[in-house]
Amino acid sequence: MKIKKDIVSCKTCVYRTLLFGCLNDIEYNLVNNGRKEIEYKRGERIKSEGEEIDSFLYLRKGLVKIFKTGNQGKDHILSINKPGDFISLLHIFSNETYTYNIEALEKTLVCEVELSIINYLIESNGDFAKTVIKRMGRIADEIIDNRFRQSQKQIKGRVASILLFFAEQIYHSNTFSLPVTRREIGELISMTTENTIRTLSGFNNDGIIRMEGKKVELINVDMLRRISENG
Amino acid sequence: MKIKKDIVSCKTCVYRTLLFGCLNDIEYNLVNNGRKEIEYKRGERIKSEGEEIDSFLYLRKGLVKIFKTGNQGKDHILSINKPGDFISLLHIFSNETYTYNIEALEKTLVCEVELSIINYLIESNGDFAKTVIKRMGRIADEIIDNRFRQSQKQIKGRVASILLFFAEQIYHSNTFSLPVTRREIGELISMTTENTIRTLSGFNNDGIIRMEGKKVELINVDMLRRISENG
DNA sequence: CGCGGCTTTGATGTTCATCAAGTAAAGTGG
DNA sequence: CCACTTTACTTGATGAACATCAAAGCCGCG
Repeated sequence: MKIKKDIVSCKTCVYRTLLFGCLNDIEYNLVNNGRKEIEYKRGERIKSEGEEIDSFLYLRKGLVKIFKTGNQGKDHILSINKPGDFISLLHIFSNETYTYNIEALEKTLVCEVELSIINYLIESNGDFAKTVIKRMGRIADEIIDNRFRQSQKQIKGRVASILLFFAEQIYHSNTFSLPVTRREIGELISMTTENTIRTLSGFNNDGIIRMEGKKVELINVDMLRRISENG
Repeated sequence: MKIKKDIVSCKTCVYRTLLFGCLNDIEYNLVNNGRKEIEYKRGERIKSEGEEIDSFLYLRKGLVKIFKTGNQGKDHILSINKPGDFISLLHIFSNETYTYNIEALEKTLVCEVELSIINYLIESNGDFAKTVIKRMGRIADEIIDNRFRQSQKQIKGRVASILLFFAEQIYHSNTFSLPVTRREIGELISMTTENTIRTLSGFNNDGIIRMEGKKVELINVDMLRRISENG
């Protein structure tokens, strides 16, 4: 990791409106002065379970996975997050320490704002408080909904939905390079690596996707969508 | 359902401190005047998916289940809630309509506060906003953590953990009467009714619990805890 | 260049869903 | 209150979905 200097002002940040749109100039400066930009390489750990929560994080560039380590050492990925996401929002106000891990899946730029400043803004700016509450609710809803939908599918549906997730939510293209290993896809859908690979190979053989190493091209998106929705 | 008259003041409510502890007299009166107490019988629907969200709910007495209906008409229970719980807190600020159902498992008293009042308080009282955010975070954490832990267990561990949940969280006793059907236990642990029953019968035959109809007595709590944690 | 992690395929076994069938309990309408 | 219907509960048999174990090729990296 590398702490950046000469960082740009929050005022010109593209993600400003997502959360900080309702701040006045004085409040902006508070945030601006109380923040750091930190760069992480692929594979670097950003936060770990048990680590103290003393800042509010959001993703400026890159891609991260949020995951928990289970009993037998197996990881479960809760979500994959992209620029603009608030990767700590869920429980920084209710917990003293992180209950999950965050790791960079590629070169990633994280913006870290001191928690005390965010807390001050919530207390003093009602609009800001409401914005935070809304976003928190949406994040929680998404995780719960996702896991609910996934739990109703079997492996083909889960793999299909992950492929669509990368194409539609992350890369906005039917051709992309997987940012995760096969094992991580398994951790994302709660299946073993072997069966995840078997399913991907199946899609490949059936001509639904074309796959070589990390490179993936979705050929029959309609079919993928049907598989994702019906089982 | 039955709307109650002659309701007591919020000021004397045992659950006051959970959320409304930081309000002044004027704010109290706002909440007090903008609320209704509604009584539901066992099996009555309190809120349904798609219904408009226009109030903030919390449970005064009784027991409810929060659940979603899946593709093949199968319900999945997200949580069972007890008095003092805020049964709408997760997404009333981020959604226009409910995305889940709430149903009474026994005679239940729900306190309904107009959403506009809660919104006003968040904007005008920073302490209140922080309290709401903290509780929201904790509720989301709990649901996510629970589902994570359950997903790592197989059926015996899941059934054991539900029995411990009722004993420890709801009834504070090793002897209790199940407030749910066998099917609902299945919906709570994402297993079929048949296998849920088989597992309960197994515990009964092994002398870990004593069970007759809805009556349950936990005999070997240590064993249940081990089963819940290790499998 | 050799080691460890990733990927792949095959064979086998376990866990759980599904189907079936019957009993018990709980509502429902005359 | 009783006949009737529905829902809950239970056990057994079978099969499907997935985990696990094993083995081998591949690739990147120190």
